Amino acid sequence: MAHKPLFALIDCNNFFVSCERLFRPDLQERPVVVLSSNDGCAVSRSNEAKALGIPMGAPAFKYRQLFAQHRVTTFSANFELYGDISRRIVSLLTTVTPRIEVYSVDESFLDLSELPINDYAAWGRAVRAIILKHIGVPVSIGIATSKTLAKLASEIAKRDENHQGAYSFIHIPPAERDAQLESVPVNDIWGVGRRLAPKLRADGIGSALGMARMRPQRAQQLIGIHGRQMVAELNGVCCHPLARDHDSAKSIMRGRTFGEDTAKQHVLESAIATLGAQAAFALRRQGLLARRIGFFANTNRHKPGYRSWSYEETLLQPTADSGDIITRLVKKLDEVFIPSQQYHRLGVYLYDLVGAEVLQTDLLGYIDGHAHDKAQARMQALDAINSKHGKGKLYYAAADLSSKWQPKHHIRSPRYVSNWDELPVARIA
DNA sequence: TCTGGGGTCCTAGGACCC
DNA sequence: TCTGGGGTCCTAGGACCC
Repeated sequence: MAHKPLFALIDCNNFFVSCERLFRPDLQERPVVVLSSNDGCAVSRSNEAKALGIPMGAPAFKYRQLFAQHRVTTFSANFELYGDISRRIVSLLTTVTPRIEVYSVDESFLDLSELPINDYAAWGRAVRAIILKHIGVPVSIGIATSKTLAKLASEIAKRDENHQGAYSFIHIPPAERDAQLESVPVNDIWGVGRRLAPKLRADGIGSALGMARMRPQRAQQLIGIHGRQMVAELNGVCCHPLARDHDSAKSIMRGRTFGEDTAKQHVLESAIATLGAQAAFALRRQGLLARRIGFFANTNRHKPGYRSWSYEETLLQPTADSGDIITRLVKKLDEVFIPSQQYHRLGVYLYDLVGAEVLQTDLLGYIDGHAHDKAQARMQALDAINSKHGKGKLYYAAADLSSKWQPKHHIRSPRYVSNWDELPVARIA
């Protein structure tokens, strides 16, 4: 018999900051901010930093004075560390139930429909305590019959300390449920962003309750099919089942904002070579080939005269060969490069990914099997050397590593758990 | 001076084919 | 000279997510 859908969302609080605090217990209850690459803007803030009025995405240069004034500790993002902590949490959750969807680095959905639980909020608090004890990261847990409501429940759990980190919409009196939904602004609903929120408000919809009571036809008119689904989900009707067995990636992108803007073609070439090699490596690691490749470049979007360009091409023969990808994109850059622009950011895209094992010799003979085998052997050798001697030891000559386009990380914390040279050291006196 | 990076999905127009 | 519709692919861009 099929069980009625039931989800728990496990959402890590201020995840990057919480990871940094694991190794810096002195920073508990202190304002802490993690900055994006180039130390550009705030991507994670402790509650104390939020209380100082530092918004998500706050540009660091505008807040330097505030940081100094309130002795805010800042870190450059350390994604290797966060990825490692994330995997540990997932591994712990898997012992709770194998029916888990890893939604992002700091969020997972669990399918509770087949677990024998009576008091869901109490169950949530218990799971929260286990994660806190074994990993040390505080989480918020929301439980409901749809993912959208589970997300809202976790927000409610986070917002109101009385819930002790877990809130459930199951067996809740309608009046309480409505009051909770009424308290959530429409822009905090999963799927409502900066464009849809004003549209909904103009239609008189200001809260999650307003949206839950919307006519589905009207929601569809305003937002499309997603609108209709959002209304259903807010009423507890599941439209998005647990996604298990993660589908393989549909696209891979590697992009970088330059350390400083540039008008030089060779700098863009070098960025394409480095990012192309990184993207192709990720492709091979996942056992995939790309049928379309491309790149984009843009000027600084915060400066007047902002422009962006993107180019892509479809290949006759799917590839995972770094050299092949880099050569094609650098050639394309040569055709389309516009001098006298101040380039700020560039990225390499790989799309239309197919499993490497499905590559078959094309009937028309486009695919040269021998050449493919040779390219594959070359890439295996490249990856083997880089995995043995360290990332980026062997690279394409076009990737000029000395150049100043490399991003800056002034204040990254040590890679405590992902680099032998940066392990934490305990001294016994 | 200094404002992130990595994804997914959808739309829409034009080319091209039948 | 005037006249079509449906389907798919390609390309570009937008909206949203964390």
